[in-house]
Order: sequence, then structure tokens, then C-alpha cells
Amino acid sequence: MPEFTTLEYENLNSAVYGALCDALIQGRFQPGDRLKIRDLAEQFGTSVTPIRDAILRLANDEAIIFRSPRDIRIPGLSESRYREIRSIRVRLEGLAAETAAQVATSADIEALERILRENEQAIEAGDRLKGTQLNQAFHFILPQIAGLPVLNGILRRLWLQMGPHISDAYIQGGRAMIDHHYPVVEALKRHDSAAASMAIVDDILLGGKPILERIERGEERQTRRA
Amino acid sequence: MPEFTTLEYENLNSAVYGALCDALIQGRFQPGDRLKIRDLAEQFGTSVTPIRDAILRLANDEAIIFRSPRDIRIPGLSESRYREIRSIRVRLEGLAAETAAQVATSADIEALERILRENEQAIEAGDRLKGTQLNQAFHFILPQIAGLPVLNGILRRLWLQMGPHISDAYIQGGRAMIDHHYPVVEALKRHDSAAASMAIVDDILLGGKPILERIERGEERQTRRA
DNA sequence: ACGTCAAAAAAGATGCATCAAGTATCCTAC
DNA sequence: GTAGGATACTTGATGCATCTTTTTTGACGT
Repeated sequence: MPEFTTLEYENLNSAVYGALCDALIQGRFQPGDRLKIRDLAEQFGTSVTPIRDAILRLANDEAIIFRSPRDIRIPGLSESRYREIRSIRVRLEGLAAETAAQVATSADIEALERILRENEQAIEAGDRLKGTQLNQAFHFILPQIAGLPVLNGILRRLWLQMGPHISDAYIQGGRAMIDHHYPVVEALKRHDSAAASMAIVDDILLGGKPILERIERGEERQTRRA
Repeated sequence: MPEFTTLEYENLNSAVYGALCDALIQGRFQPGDRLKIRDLAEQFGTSVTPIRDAILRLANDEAIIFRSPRDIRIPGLSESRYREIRSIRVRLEGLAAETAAQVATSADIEALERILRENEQAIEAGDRLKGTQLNQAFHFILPQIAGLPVLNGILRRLWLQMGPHISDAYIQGGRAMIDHHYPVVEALKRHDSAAASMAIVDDILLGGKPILERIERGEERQTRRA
């Protein structure tokens, strides 16, 4: 269960922000979707103020954009931007994997293997949502094992931007999403930093291939109206 | 002149956010300093609303923290956190330097050399503020040359967190702040990616040494009252 | 002096009214 | 039937009142 709020105490603002982050990461928004503060306020049963706060934070994360002062939307993702995000992930998740390999305990390994088992089951059951969630859980747990909270926050933000663009695509890769995870765990067991780094890089590049191909095909509806 | 606002149109919120970001990066806040929304509203001559918006964005960047629901402060920087930020910078600025080396034009090189010349002058003149500003400009221009806007945003956020902790320390390093910049430019001229990456890593590790030593010495006043 | 506790003041959270600017709708004129 | 324009509506920005909780302060007793 990833922790998304950076504010340590609870308020409506953080609750809304967390809920919208979850929705974004789970792909429940499509590129081009428009967000309206008053509508969201009604959905959440609050006034507009906490919604505005959350929307502003999301805009600061570049997870949503203000196309004009009154037009808040889920942004598109150009091919070059996706490639940049992928390059950044390669560097940062590589660092996380290296560090994790050095410090991973047997409890950490068990947690990873549990995620893999659940992911297997989700794929067999055809549960796409759970499949992508567990895939994300795998990626987020590495910086946690490594004890790198700043890195974790950066990756979280990148995932907010990718979320609306990976929901459908991942499935087309079938088991490719999970196959590359096993070598990572094997490397962590051996405390082999170099192998762990290479394995996670493989996962990012190969496992993410369907997403890139989808963006290249231009199946994005970036400027779709509502 | 780095562009800090992610909202493309102008409003009070972004103006306040930008001003506070500048203040943070320039070290005009000290760790432990307390921020009060009403006070800032008076200083900026606005109501509390745009200030709250900006404060919330800054908190989302982890540039400021809510120690309690009514206590907004500049956070401290533990040694482990600084080391983590440094590791991330090594990876990301390494990537920026590699990419920049491949695509840098002669105009880009000239811009870099202009910054170096101005930085020399600022150091000679003993202008600390301008010195640190130009040092930052050097680091921010590399991802711009490389055409990596996402990377740029991540580094900007990291700098927001480091800002309050580097103001004094850098000076103690004397010319060390700038000496390591020359090999970077030389590598870019030769379009030598590997050398550029190594040079910028040297700068981060060696140039940042005074900061780490200061944090290790515990000269931080993280919980200082006002 | 120091710690404790209570009252007073401060401060952020939340809700809401209003404003300005942009959008949609509908009516009219040709 | 269509084009143009005026009107009504939508929507985020801003300001502000109020509420609750925290923080500060100061008096009191030890």
C-alpha cells in the first residue's frame, strides 16, 4: 500500500489528493479527460476548497495541466517525453535495485516473492487492475527496501504521469509485464547489485515496449473533448 | 533565468510560488524557519488564498513541511537524505551531461562559457549570491541543452530542498564550486559523453563536499524556534 | 527558577460569495 | 437555412468569514 501523501497529518486536501493519485496511477483517467472542480467537490462531498488544493498539487506534479485558466485536463504523453521518463527510470530504478541488493533482508525477499505470486494469480484470473497494481507495487518496493524515500517520491510522480497511458497497453504485453521481475529477485537474493540493476533495466525497457509502441502508433487521444 | 512555474498562464498563485522558490533556492530561508500564511499574505499584498495555494505546492515538493497542522517550517536535511539526493543527482545530471554532449551546439557551448566567465567575476567580486546563482544556472542549463524537461523539473525540486542548506557552505569551498565546471565544458566541446558525465559527477561529489561536511558537523539548526 | 496548567491568541482548514473570462445557447436577421 | 451576435451559463481565481485546534502566554504553585 504505497503512501502518497507528503503531509503527515490528515486533512481533506490530502484525502482528495491521494484518491486522485490512485485514480491516475490505476489508469482510471484517460488522456484528454477534463476535470471540473465543482463536479469533483460534489463527488467527494466537500466544498471546492480541498479539491482546488489537490488539483493544484497535481498540476504541480504535472500529472494534470491547465490548458487555459478554466480548462483542466489529463495531458497527453509525447513519444519523446515517454522516452525521457523511461531514461530517468532506468537510472533511478537501477540505483534503487543496486542499493536494495546490498541491504535486502530475507523478509524483504519474501515480500517481493509474495507480490510475484499474487501477480501470477491476478494474471491467470484475468484481473487487469490488480495485475497493474501489483506490477507497480513491485517497482515501488525496491526503493523502499533500499531506504531511498526521495527516489521513491520521484518515481511516484513519474508514475502519475504515465498512469493514464499504460492501463490498456500493459495487458497487450501479456506475461511480459511480470517475466522480467524474477531475475530481479534472484539478483537480490545473491546480493548481486550489477545483476539487479541490469534486470530492472531489462524490465523497464522490454516490459514497457507495448506502451511505447502504442504511443508511437498514435493511439493517444490527447485532445479529445470530454 | 530558470522557469519555475508549471502552470503556463499567470496568476497570483504561480507568482507567489515562483517567488518562494527563488527565495528557497537562493538560500534566503534557514532550516527551521517558520512560515505563516497570513504574514506572507501581508508581505505579498494578497489574500491568504494564493499564499495557501503556493504553500501547499511547496509542501508537495517537500521543500517545506507541516510539522503539525499549524506549524509550517523549512525542514532540516539529514545526512542520509543529503547523500540520497546526491546519489540521485549523480545519476540524473550524469544522464543530462551525456545527452548534452551528444547534441550541444556551438551556441550552447558559448552560453556555458558565458556563465563560467560571469561566475569567475562574481567570485572575484566576492558576490556570494550571484556566485551560487550562476553555479545553479550551470547545472540547470545542461538538461536544457539535452532537451530533458522532466529531468529539469526533478532537479529543480531537489534544489528546492537543498537551497536552505547550501547558502553558506558553498563559499567555504572557495573556487571549488566552479573549478569542476571547466572539464564539463571541455567534454561537451569534444562531444565526449563519458567524459562529460564523469566531469559533472566529480563536480557534484567534490564541489558538494563542504555541504556534506557542514551537515556532518551538525551545524544545522533544524528545530530552531523562529 | 522551574514546571504545570489554563486562558487567550494565533493559525491553518473549510466553506462560500463574488468576479472575470471563456463557452455554449438561442434568438434574430438575412 | 445559415450566420452573427447577444444573452445566459460555466468555471477557476480571489477574498474573506468562521471553525477547530494548536500555540503561546502568563499566572500560580512548588
